[in-house]
Amino acid sequence: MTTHRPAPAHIPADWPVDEPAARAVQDELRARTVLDETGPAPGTGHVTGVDVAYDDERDIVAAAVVVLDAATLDVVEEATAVGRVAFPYVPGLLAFREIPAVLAALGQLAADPGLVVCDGYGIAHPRGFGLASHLGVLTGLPTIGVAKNPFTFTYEAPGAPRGSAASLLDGAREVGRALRTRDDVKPVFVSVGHRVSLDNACAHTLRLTPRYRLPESTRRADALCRAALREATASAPPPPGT
DNA sequence: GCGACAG
DNA sequence: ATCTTGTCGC
Repeated sequence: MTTHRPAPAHIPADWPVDEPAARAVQDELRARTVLDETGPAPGTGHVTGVDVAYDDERDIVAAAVVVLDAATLDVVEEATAVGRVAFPYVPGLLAFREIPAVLAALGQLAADPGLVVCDGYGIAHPRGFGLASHLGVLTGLPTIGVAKNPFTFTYEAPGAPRGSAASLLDGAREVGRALRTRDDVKPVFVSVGHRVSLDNACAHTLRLTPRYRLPESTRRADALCRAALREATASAPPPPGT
């Protein structure tokens, strides 16, 4: 297993600077989302977790990607990237906040990422183009989104046993699934990102949750990006007003 | 117009 | 996301 030094995450010169511009980018890229592929078979190849942590006071963002062996869930490779926050948090525009740092971290990898698991949504999104779909279109990689909250969507409670699922609904349209990954514990919300079917996305999510509610991939990436943020924060100028 | 809203 | 102590449970 190899780890890298944090890579510098640069904000592209043409990155949208306001909300209307960002929405226009989503409306433009949405057409490139591929939804007619099944995606990699669960338990084969690699599965990569992605997560990002912030210090908005110091304007620092840290992203982490962790490549796991899909069969054993052992860590194959890790990478991080640190940079300036690229966009404020706006519901529906999360991708513009996270993607530059995530791309920088992904670019450090020697291993094939395989299936990329994002913390958030794919096509379950106000304009049908959430973080997971956006990252998938930009990289060409198969992606799914596993979120902790239902966002603006509705769902009927899935059965109590792990593995139970219910449709995540945007009105009457199924945009994802509320999937129970642990007995009697709040479900996670799975949606397709790019080049993966919903059934397969749920199957992968279950394989990634043998012990905890959240996928092992995102748990690993979460711990790593927080550690990277702590380091970056430690050797940074104090927040304004201090 | 008001409230809700992935992370 | 982040701010934060103790506490219930396996």
